[in-house]
Amino acid sequence: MCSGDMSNLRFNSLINLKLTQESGQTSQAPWKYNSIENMDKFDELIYLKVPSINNQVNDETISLGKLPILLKLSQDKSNLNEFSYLYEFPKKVNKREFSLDINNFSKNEIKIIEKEIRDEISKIYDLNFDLEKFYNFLLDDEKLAPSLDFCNGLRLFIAKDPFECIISSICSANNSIARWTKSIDKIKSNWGEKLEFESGIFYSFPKPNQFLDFYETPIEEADADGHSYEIDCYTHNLKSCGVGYRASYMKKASKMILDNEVNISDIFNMDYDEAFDLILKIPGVGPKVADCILLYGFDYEEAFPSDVWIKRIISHLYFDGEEISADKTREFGMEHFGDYAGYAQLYLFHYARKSGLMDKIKK
DNA sequence: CCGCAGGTTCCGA
DNA sequence: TCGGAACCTGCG
Repeated sequence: MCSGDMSNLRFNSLINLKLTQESGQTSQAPWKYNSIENMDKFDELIYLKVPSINNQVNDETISLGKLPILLKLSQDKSNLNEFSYLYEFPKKVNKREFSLDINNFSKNEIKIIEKEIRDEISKIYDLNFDLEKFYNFLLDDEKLAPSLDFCNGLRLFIAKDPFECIISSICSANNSIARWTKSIDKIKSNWGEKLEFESGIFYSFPKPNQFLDFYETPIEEADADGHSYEIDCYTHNLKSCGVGYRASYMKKASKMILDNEVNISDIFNMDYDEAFDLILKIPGVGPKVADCILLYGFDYEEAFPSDVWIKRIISHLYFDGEEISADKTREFGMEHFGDYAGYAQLYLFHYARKSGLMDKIKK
């Protein structure tokens, strides 16, 4: 369709895009990845607020409120100090023709849209975080320092949407990355808005009110349908997405959010402890998932998500191998790393994975 | 076929 | 307040 002028759309900051995308951060399922020659490319959908849009196909004006936009990021592997990006408008939304190009917008509107895209990328990749300063902190800690050999340019990968992050994080609990990713993909393709771009088809993440209507099991779905087919034909239910017993948690979480028992915009204004206590009330959310949500969904960088691996790593590095509880690990991390806890957790985890430390401390 | 990984919940000391 | 079993699914 159309996209921006490549020469202007560029960031100059230290980041390793591929590393950041693929470091297993549980904020959202990974973006689409294509490697072209020496370039790493990532495609992903974001939503932006825009003014009303003139749909040229049916000659009507649509007020979407938010416009889905496909982002296409690329980075030359040999230069981690910059990356470029393009954006693309959809040609179909839920099978409706949707013709938009850059000429639909005034110069000023384009300026607004491109500014929003920039802000969004900056937020998602935490580009305002001062990595150099963090590296000074890191090098002062002899246990932490070796991680830099494996993590140069690694940044936090902040969720596009806090609700998606909450549901994804619930799904990630007691789960493997592979299964968790598949489940989220199925949820999106089952119920998300279908968006067709020149570069491919994407699905949005469903909204909280949609979750309330989802069937939990194939049986439930078949019952509602009068059992017209074999039971395994019923796939539009959460269990069939492979989420297991987390299905009811997801629905309850959505309900709490809709009922304002958990108010997403309030959380942004809370202090960490208050936000932590509130999020813990959501079923399926324990301390580890709560910290993931706060770190990746709400950018509370003082959170120190403590799973079994971080527990083992901290025990090994800082407690002479003596086994400490997940709770103790979390306390230690927050105490020891302060506002850098989230980054320290990220760097330690990736370092252990890449250095072979994980295999060594596996019980 | 079975064993295992993974965080939260729930149950019973 | 704590330890430990149960939970669901995919992978080896």
